[in-house]
Amino acid sequence: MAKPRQTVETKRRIPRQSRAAETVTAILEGAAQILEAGGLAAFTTNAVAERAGVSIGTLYQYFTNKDAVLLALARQEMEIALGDVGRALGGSDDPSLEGRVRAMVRVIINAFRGRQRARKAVVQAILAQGIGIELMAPVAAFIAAAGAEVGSGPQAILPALSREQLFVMSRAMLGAIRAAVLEEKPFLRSRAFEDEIVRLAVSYLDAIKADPDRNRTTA
Amino acid sequence: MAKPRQTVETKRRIPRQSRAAETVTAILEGAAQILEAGGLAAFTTNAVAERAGVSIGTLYQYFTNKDAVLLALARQEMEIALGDVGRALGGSDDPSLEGRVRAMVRVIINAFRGRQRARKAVVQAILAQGIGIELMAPVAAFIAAAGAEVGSGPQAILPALSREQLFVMSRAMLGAIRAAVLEEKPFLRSRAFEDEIVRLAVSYLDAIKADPDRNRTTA
Amino acid sequence: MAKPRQTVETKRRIPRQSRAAETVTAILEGAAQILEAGGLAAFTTNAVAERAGVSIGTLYQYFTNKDAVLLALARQEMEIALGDVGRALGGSDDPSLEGRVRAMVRVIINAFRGRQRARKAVVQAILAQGIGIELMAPVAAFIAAAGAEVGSGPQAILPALSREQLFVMSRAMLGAIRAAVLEEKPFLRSRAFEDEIVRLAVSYLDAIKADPDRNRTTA
Amino acid sequence: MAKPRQTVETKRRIPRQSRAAETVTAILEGAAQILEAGGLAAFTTNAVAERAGVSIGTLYQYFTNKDAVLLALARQEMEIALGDVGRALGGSDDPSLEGRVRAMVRVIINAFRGRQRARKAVVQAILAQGIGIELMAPVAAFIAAAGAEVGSGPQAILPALSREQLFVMSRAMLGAIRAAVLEEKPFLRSRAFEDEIVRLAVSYLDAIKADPDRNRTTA
DNA sequence: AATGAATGAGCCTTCATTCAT
DNA sequence: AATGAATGAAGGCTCATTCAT
Repeated sequence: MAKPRQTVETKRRIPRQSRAAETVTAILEGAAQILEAGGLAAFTTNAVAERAGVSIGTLYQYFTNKDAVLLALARQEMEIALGDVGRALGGSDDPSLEGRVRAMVRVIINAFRGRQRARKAVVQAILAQGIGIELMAPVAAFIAAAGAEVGSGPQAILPALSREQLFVMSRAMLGAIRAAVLEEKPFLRSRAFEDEIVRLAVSYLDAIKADPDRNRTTA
Repeated sequence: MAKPRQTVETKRRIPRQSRAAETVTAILEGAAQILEAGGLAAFTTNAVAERAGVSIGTLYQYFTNKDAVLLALARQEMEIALGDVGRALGGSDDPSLEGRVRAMVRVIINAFRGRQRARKAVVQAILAQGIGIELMAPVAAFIAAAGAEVGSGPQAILPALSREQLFVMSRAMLGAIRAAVLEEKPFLRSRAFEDEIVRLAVSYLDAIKADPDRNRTTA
Repeated sequence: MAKPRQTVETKRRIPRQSRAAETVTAILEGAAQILEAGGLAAFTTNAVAERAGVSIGTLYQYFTNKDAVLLALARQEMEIALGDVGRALGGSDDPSLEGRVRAMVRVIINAFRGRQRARKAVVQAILAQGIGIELMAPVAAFIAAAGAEVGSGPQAILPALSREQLFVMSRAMLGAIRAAVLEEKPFLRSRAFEDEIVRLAVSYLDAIKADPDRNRTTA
Repeated sequence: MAKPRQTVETKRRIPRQSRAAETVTAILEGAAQILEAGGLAAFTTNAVAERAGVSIGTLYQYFTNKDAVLLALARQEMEIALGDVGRALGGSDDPSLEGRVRAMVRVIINAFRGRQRARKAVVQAILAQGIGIELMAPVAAFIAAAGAEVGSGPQAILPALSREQLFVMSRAMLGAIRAAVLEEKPFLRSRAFEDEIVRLAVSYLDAIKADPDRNRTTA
C-alpha cells in the first residue's frame, strides 16, 4: 500500500552472538536509567556507556551515533507499550464498550507512571527529529485496528471511526493523562479521574453513534 | 494574605531608556524566529543575538542566561494566547454552549498555527525545567473562570465542574490540538477536525449534565 | 642620579573643580571597598563604578583604564602608610633603638589590619605589572632615611646600613607580619608576637654593630 | 584518631595507561611554562593545553577545571621544595648552627630562582583561594620539625622555640628572600645577601638563647 | 560632565566521536 | 570485540571599553 519507507538505521552491527545482544540490552537499559534520572540534559553518550558498564568505544560499535541510541530506545518502549495495550484489550473480562475503554485507560496510566521522564524525553527527542511519523505508524495502526474492531466487530457497537475521530479520541485521552502526569496531579491514580476519562471517551463515542453522518471521512 | 509568590526572575536590567525596550523586544522576536526555524537545537544565545541584530553582550545585559530568554518568551506567548481566548469568548456572536466552545477551539488552533515550532520548543523547554506549573497558573485560572461562568452564569447551562472534570476537559482539548500540531496533521485546519473537537467537548459536558452526581468533588 | 623614570599616567583628566575631586575620591573608595569585599576577582570596572555611585562612563572620564584605578589606589595607600610610619617614628616617646623599632612594628601591624584584602590585592596587582619598583621607590627612600638616621643621627647608635642590610631588615619584618596577617594567625595582635618581631630587628642591628665590617657595601 | 582531612580534589581521572601519566606531566609542565612566560594573566586553559601539546579536551579529562591545574602545580612544586630542603639539611657537612642555616638559605634561594614568575603566580593563586592553609601544612610541619631538631637534638644548641618564635624566624627569612625575588634585586645571588640572611637568623637564635624566658609559649 | 546602552574579543568548559592499542 | 585516551568544534558567558545622547 504505502511505499515502504526506508527504515532509519540505528544499529551499526547486528549482534549475532549472545554476548553482543547482552551488550545492546545493557546500553539501552543504561540509556533509560540516565534519561529517567536526569532527563535529556544528562543523556550523554559517555554517561550512558558508563551506566551500562561498557566503554564508550563499545557503545559506538553498536550504535552509529547518539540519536541511534535514542531511537532504538524509543522503538523498544513503543513495542512494550503496544503489547501492554493489546493484552489489556484482549484480556478484559468486561466486553462492554465502557469496560474496554476503562481497561485501556488503566494501561495508559500505568504506562506513564513507570519511568515517566525516560518516556517523555524519548518522545521529545524523537519528535524533535522528523522520525515521529515513522515510529507512530505501528501505534496508529494498532489503534485503528482496535477502533475498527470496536466499530465493526461482532458486537458492532459503533460504526467505523473517521481518521479525525480516531485521532481526536486517542489524543484527547492521552493528552489528559499525560498532563496529569507532567503536572503531578494528586488525583492521577484516583477513581474519580479514571471515571472522568472514561466518561469523556464513552460520551464521545455515543455522540458519534447518535450522529454518524456528520464529518464522515473514512480513514 | 499569602505572600505573593516570588516570580522567577528573568530580567537582569530594567530598561530605562526607550532604546532598551526596543532591544528586549528585538531579542524576544529573534528568539522566536530562531526557535521557529531550527527548534531548540538551533537556539543558542549567539544565534539569538545575531538574529535579533544585537551583540551577545547586549543580550546578557537583559537576560541572566539562556533559560531566562526562553522563560520570558514563554510568558509573553502565554499572555498573548490568554488575551486571544478572552477576546474570543467575549466576542462570540453565538452565545450557545456549542458556539462558545467552537470559538475557543478556533482560537487555540490558531494560536498553535503561527510559529508552531517556536511554541513547541518553548513549551518543551519550560516543562523541562520545573517552571511549568508556575506558568500554567494563569492559564488554569482562566479556564477555571470560563468553566465556572459556563456552569453558573445567567444561562446556567451546566452545574459547576469538579476539578477533575475541569482538568480532563481542558487537557483533552489541548492535547488533541497540540498533538495535531506536533504531528503535523494535514487536517489541522479542517472543518472536520474542528467539529470533532467541539463534539468531544460538548458531548462530555452533556454527559456531565445528564449525570452530575457522579464524581462530585467541587474544585 | 637615576634617570627620572617616566611616571606612569593614571589620571585622564586632572580634576580642577571640587566636584571632580569628590568623584575621584568616591571611585577610589569604591575600588577599595570592592577589593576588600571580594578580592581581585570581584574588581571589575562596572562593580567599582556602581559601588562608587557613578556611571561607568564617568569612571572612564577620570581613569584611562582598569589598571589606572588600581595604580591610583596603590599610590594613595602607599602615601597613607608612609605618613603613618613617619608619624610613629617622630612621635615615639621612647627614643631608644628598641623603642623606635617597637613603634614601627605597631604601625605596620595596624596598617595590615585595616583592609587587608584590599591592600593585598593592590600589592599583587601592582607587582603583576612591572610598576612595583617605581612605587617602591618612595618607600625605600623613606626606610633608607630612617635607617640612616638610626645609624648616623645624633644618637649614632649604629653605623650606616648597607643596602643588603637595609633590605633584609625591612623585608624580614614586613614578611613576618604579612604572613601572620595572610595566614590569619591568632597571635597577630599579641604582645608576644610584637616582642619577637622587635627581638628579631634589634638582635640583627646589634649583630651588625658588633661586626660592621662584614659585607660592607654602602648603598 | 582525627579523620584524615579530605584533600581538595584536583584530578578528574586517574591515569591507567602509561600514556596518560605522560599527559599529566606535560600539562603541568606546560602550565609552569605559561605561568613563567606571562604570569597569571596569560594562564588560560587553552594556552596551557596548547603549550603542553595536548587538546583542550584532554586537559579537562585530567583536571576538573582551571584552578585544579594551578593547585596540582602548587602541590608538585611544594613537594619538590620540601625535598630539597630536607636533603640540604641532612647533607650539610657543616653541622654547626650557622652551617645548617646557611644550607637552608641556599636551598630556598635556589628554589625561588628557577621559574620565579611561575612560583609567584602559583602562590598568589593559591592564596587567593582558601587553600593556602592546607598547602602550607606540610611546610609548616617540616620547619617545625627542623626547628625542634635544632633546639633539642644531640647538639642541643638551643632550647625549643615557641610557636611565635618559629613563625617569626621562618617567615622573616622567607619574606626577605621572596621580596628579593619579586623585586628582582640584583644581589639576590650574592654572597653578601646570603650572609645577611644568615646573620639575621643566627643573631635571632642567639638572642633567644641569651634570654629564653621572655615570651615562653611552647608551640 | 555624566549617563548607560551597546559592543565583541576571548575565556572556560562540554561532549560527540575517533582510533591506536 | 573492547578499551579509553585524545580530539576539537561549539556554546555559554564576562567584562573592559566606547560613544551617542
